[in-house]
Parts: sequence; structure tokens; C-alpha cells
Amino acid sequence: MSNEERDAYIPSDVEGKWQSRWEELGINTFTREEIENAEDPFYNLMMFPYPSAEGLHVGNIYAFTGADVHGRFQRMQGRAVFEPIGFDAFGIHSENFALKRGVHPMDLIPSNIRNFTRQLKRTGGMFDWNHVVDTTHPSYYRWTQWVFLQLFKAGLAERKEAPVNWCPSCMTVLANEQVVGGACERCATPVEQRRIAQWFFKITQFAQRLLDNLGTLDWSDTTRIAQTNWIGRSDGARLRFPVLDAGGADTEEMVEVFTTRPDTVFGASYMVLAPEHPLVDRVTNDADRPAVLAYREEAGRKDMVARQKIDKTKTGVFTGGYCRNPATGEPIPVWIADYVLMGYGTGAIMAVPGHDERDFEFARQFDLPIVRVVAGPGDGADTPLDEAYVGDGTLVNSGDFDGLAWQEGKPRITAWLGERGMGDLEVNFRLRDWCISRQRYWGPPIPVIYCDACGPVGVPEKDLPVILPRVEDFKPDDTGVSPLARVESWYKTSCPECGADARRETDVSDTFLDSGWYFLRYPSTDFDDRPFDAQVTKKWLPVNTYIGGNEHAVLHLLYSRFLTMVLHDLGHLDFEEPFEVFRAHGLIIAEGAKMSKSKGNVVVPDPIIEEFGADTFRTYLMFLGPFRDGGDYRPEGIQGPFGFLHRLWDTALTAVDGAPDPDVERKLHQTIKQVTEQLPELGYNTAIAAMMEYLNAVRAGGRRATRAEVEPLVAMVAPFAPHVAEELWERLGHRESIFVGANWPGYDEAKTVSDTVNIAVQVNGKLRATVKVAKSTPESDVISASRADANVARYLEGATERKVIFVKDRLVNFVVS
RNA sequence: GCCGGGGUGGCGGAACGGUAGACGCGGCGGCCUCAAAAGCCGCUGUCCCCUGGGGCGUGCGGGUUCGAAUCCCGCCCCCGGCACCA
Repeated sequence: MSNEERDAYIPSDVEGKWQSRWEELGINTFTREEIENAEDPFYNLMMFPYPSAEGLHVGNIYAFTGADVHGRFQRMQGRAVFEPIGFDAFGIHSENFALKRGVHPMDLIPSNIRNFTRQLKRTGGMFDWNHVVDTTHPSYYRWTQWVFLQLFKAGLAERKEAPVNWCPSCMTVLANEQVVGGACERCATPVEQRRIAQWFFKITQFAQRLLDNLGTLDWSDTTRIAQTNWIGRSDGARLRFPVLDAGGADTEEMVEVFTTRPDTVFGASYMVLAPEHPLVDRVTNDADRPAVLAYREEAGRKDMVARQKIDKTKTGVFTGGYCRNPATGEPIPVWIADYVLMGYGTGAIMAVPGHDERDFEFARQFDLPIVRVVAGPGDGADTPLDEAYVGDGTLVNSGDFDGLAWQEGKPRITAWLGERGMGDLEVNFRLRDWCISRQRYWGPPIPVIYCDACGPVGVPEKDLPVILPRVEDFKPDDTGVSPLARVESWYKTSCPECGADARRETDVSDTFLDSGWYFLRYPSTDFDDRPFDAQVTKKWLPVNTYIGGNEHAVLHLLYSRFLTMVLHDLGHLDFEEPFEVFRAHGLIIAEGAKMSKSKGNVVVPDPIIEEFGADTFRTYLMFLGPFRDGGDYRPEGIQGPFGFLHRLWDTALTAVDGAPDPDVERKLHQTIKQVTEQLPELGYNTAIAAMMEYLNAVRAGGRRATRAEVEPLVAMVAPFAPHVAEELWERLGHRESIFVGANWPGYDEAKTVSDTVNIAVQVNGKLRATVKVAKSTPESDVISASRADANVARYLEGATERKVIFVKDRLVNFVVS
């Protein structure tokens, strides 16, 4: 074998060598002692994957690499970086796959996890394989059940019969979030409504805190805004409208409405109740009852797709009943219509067609009176409305309140009604309680036992985990109960309190509960007698940096925050926000669309790693666009980073001793500065570009690099291309791994500055020349040097100079006419 | 409809209000090699005279400024999310 052959860069050799070396050295992994005693701990978290049968895809690797670069960068600055990985393996996705393929999930998941593990190791992430979490393992879901019990004991888990979204194809209840446009997000079947007794977590009690804390978090703005919108605070009032009897006299009964525009109450010309509203029966006139009942039944039958169609014409029926408008004193008719939702506010509205688009449309449809109570600029009190007016203006036709800006009228009118007990300011949230019940098989059984005498009783913590039994027939049916309800031997038990015959809860919990606390478990996987150790948790949490996709901006992140807040309040944690810093990365796009099986544009990573190596692949992924924005995956693009690593290899191995070239050295310090500043901001693409530019400068004119020039570059490349950096680091004479100790290069600010600068010379803002002068050359000298340029002189000749703009070390602009 | 994020060469993308197009892909021409891989050198927004220049150029239309991809106003288009939330 010749020298040349031996020195060729063969990625697979280098990567195989260092992956085994890292494993031998245990440099990625912590022992329990290291976890307990680490100095300068840094918890670097990324969103754990669902281990699909298809294996790791490019999107996963993109996300993990971006987070891994961050972790390796922190580590090279001397911090003890804990970078765990795990598998979010429960849930409908794997269950449906298992059903389709006829494999039991208990067999499927372990083999998927093995495959993922193999792939993850191949990509060169510095995962702590000593602290892996698998949500389907009893040693994990034991504690998921424990979390449930904490909420249960605290009264924050509640069983109630509630209308739920039912997917007739998946035969399961769906969370609101799993309903997309009224259809099941998995199978696109229109969702129906069913009433089933479910377990809910009372997240709505925390709505305001979840909202308030957002202001204290260092999170991507997009994510914070998404959560704010999801929580959906709206400030308004609860107003009461007395129900009138057949003779038109007030009864004791009130229809309560929530409105954000109490100032428009004088314009409320009718009311609408949701079809399911409990007062519908009371209000309905006998003559109108058949029509009302028919409408209500039809609304109940309609699937969510049909009901949510916004562009459909509004439907509704008159109940024959009336309420009294508490502001005007006038009777107004009460209708029912399915554009009013039982799930928001009070399930009833006062309709102000003059100033609400939906009410306007409805009023037009059914010929109901439209009253103007807000006058915009140029409007009179009775200027007719041909559409709802929702802009600014002053109140009209509103009694004593005429002339007020509507914003002022809002508290004033509410207070006025409040004097008579007819109104109070109220805040409403869009956030719903979290339904965690799933009538499925593949999840952790909810640890509750039903006893005829004692009611629902939590499984005693000492009896956890409630093991999910292996059941061969786990296919859901349309009974609406979990397949576990068919396993009598499993669900028959005795009451932990009175010992009587009892029955287990047969529903399992939502996957979001598994992922809602996994970050608490990672550092404590060494402890099997507690969910998370107090000391270890104190040391490592909250998480320093969490990097993940914005598709989880709302649900996963909100549920994690909620559970952390609850565990804090219950005394289990001393912090209430789990993630100090959250950064959302973008999406990898291929052929103009998000990668998906249905589009057929999924890129399988293994062959690419096979051909180019993980280092090149990682560097390419980080280079193809700003990490926060994602980018286009184009197979040809990988040549750039591939060539870069090859050139780096050649340059490092042919480096000579000697003093660095001054120009190169300046460029080096500039590059270190730039890269060091950009990595914390996840500016990976520009950091890589800067390193490429530096390497080009080092090699310019075919010169050989000195060690001092190339060694810092090897270190800077290490977070992106860890294997090749290790190899070169070793070949440059280092005994220890580049990831042991603080090997991130420093820079000297003074050495980043050049002693000459190029000044742009403009005439009337157009570039006419550049002149090279010493740094900090005084204004007058720069200007005379600029005039001396022939091209500039050409433009100045015969023109009248109005003024000269001078920007030190940057530009001169002659303003002439 | 509402909320985010965008529109810059053939392509991915760079640009504290100050030399638009860094870096890379692709393309063209050349070198090295038995050959391939890897590597190296030069050119590469566009149009016009071509020594050196000049015109035009960052979705469209206005504005502010000595100077605008960047700031302001009004539009158009694309992507993602939410969607009858009162």
C-alpha cells in the first residue's frame, strides 16, 4: 500500500474507528456517578422520535444533527453536556401499523427501536446510550401512571361524560388537536360526536399562568405566539338575558351569554343558543317544538366536517321563545343554530347583526332586525348597514352611552348592567381541558379501579406499574371501549380500599402524556424506585436548550409545561417551567413539499451515509439553509461539503510547521469570531460558509497550510463533522479526543482587524470606484484620495458639489448636481 | 377570514440603512491521472460598447434618505398553522 493510498480520506473507515473509540471511552455517556457529580452541567434536549418501521428519515436526522451540533459546541467549551435520546413508541401510529401488518406491537416496537438505535449511532450523534427512555417499557410507563396518580390525587384529573370526537374508522376518540378540518388527522374520515365518560386533566385552570409565563421564556417567537393563540384569552363580559313567559313577563330563568363586545348590547336584536344548550327545552314554545327537536337531532347527527364548513349558509330555527334585552328592555326572539358552539363561552350568544359578520349573515338569512349601535367615521346613527361594521367608532342608539368610543363603552355598559346583576366582566379562554383517555390498546393503562362502593380509586403507587397485558386481539371495535375491556382476567380485580370485587379502567392514556414528562426521566433512569431523583433533577433541570420542530409548538410543549407546573405545585419540582430555551428548527423540503410517504419524496438516509459518510451528510444538512427555516434538500448539493471535508483532510495532513501568514492569521481570527458568535444562534449555514471561505484562503494559490492555521479549523469543524475532526486532531498530534476538555479555539479581537480598508466611493449614491487606504484614515485624506480616482473625477468634472457624505472606513458619497 | 414565515442569479442561499449576489450547487473551458474517485486553475446576474467602463437589476406600486434587499404606506403571490371562539 502506498502512502498516498493510506492517506486518502475514506469516510467509512474514519467513522467506524471513532464510533467504536467513543463507545470504548464512554465519552458520550454518563455513569450514575457522573450524572450526580457533573460540574457545569448542560442539558441538551431534542424531541425524541417515534420509532417507525420505516426507520429514521432525513427530517429526524436534520433535527438531531442541529441539536447535536449545539451539544458538541457546548461540550467543546468545557461543559458537561447531557444529550439523551429515547423512543416515543406508544400510540395509534404504531398500533395501526401493527394491525395493518399483523404484527404485535410488543414485537414490532423492540425491533424498530433496534433499527433506530443502529441508525442513530451511524449518524454520529453523541447520545447518552446509558440513559435511554422507551415509553412502552414498564420501567417508564410505571411512572407515567404515577404522574397520572399525582394529578388524580390533587383533583386535577376528572372523569366526566363529555362529547368527544369519535373517528368511526380508527374507532377511537380523538383529541381536538387530532381533528383536522373536522376529519381524523390519521385517516381523514369525518369525525362524529359521541358522549363517553373520559378522563380529563384540568389544564384550563392553568391557562392564565401558562400564558403569563410565556413572557419569561427564551423561546422562538413563533412558538410563543402559537401558544398564546392556542390558549386564546379573550376579554369580555357575561351578560344575562331574562327568559320571558308566554305572557311576556320575566321569569327567574336567565340566558347567559359571553361576549367580547358588551358595548353593542343595545344592538342585540335576537339570541341564539347552541342546539345542545340545556335551556332550549325551557325556552321552546309548544308550537315550535317539533321543528326545534328536528333541528337539534339533525345537528347532532351531522359530522364535524359538515358542521364546520364555514362557507355554508347558516341554518337555524326559531324556538318561539323570547328573552328581554337587559339594556333596551325590549323582548327579542330566541333561535337555535349550529353556528353557535356549546363548547365555547356559555353556548349562547346575543346576536348583534350590525357589528358581527356571522350574526349579520344569519339576520339576513332569516330577516331579523339589524340595528346600528356603532357609527364609524362619516356614519350617522341610522346610516344603513350593508355589512357588519366592525371598525372603530362611537356608540349610537345606545341610550345614555351615545357618543362614547366603543372601547370606552365596554366597561361602562358592563358596569351599568352589573348594577342590576345583569352583567360582569369575564375572561374566556379557548384552551380546553386535556382529554387523556384513549379507547385503544397500545398505551399505558390508566391506573384506576372502579368499585361499586368506593367509586373510582387510584391504583396504590406500590402496585405500579399496571402492566399492559399482551393481548393478541387488540383490534378496536365500534363498542367505543378499549380492547382491554374484552380481557376479563385482566380487568377483574379487587378494590384497593375495601377489597370488594372491582374493575380496572380499561382505557389507556394519550401518548402526549408519555411525552409530557420524559425530559424529567432521562437523567434519572439510573433510579428504578422513583420517577426522578430530587438531587439529580436539581442538578440538571430545567433543560438548558430544547430544540425541536414547530409542529409541537402547541400540544407537546404546552402539555409539558402544564405537567411541570402541576408537579411543581405538588412539591415534586422546584421549577415550574421545564425548558429555559426552546428553538424551533425548520422543515426539510424535497421537490417543493414536506417529505411524506404519500408524496413519495422521502429521502432515505442510509445510502447517502454509505456513499458520503455521516460527516458529509451532517455538514450538508446544516449547510443547505438556515437551521431555523429548514430548506430544500437537493441531492447534488452534498458535493459541496464532501469536497470541503476532502480539502480539509488534505490540508491538515500536509500542514507544515512554521509561523502563520499574517493575512491568513487575520482571516483565522475573524473566522473563529464569526463561527463562535453564530453557533449559539444556530446560524449553522453561515458558520460553515465562513469556514469554507477560510479554508479557501488558507489554500489560496496552492500554498501549504501551517499547523497553527489548520488546527483551529479542525476544532471548529468538529461539531459538524465529528469523526473526521477527531481523526485529523489525532494525526495533528493530540493524544486525547477533541471532545475531551475545552478545545474550542479562542480569538483575539485585535487580530481580527486589518490595517487597510477598501472605501466605496459613490457619486450620487452610485458606486464609481473603490480606494484602498489605511484603517482610520482621516476624512479629508480619504476624500482627496477619492477625487484622485480617474473614474470619480470624470463624474465630478463640471458638476456642482452639494455635499460629501463620509462614513469612516466604509464609504464616501459625493452629492452633486 | 385570522395568526405566523417568506418572495434576491439557472438552483440552495449571503448581505449592522453604506461595494447586492458571500459560501455552495449546477454549467462552460482547462490541468492532473493509464483510467476513475478526490483534487487544482479560470469564467459564470443581465444587457450594451468591450482597453476600461456604462445601463438595468432583490415580487409589484408609491414614499423617506446623500444612499433602501433592508425602514414606512398600499397591493400581489407562495408556504405553514388556526378556523362560525361570539
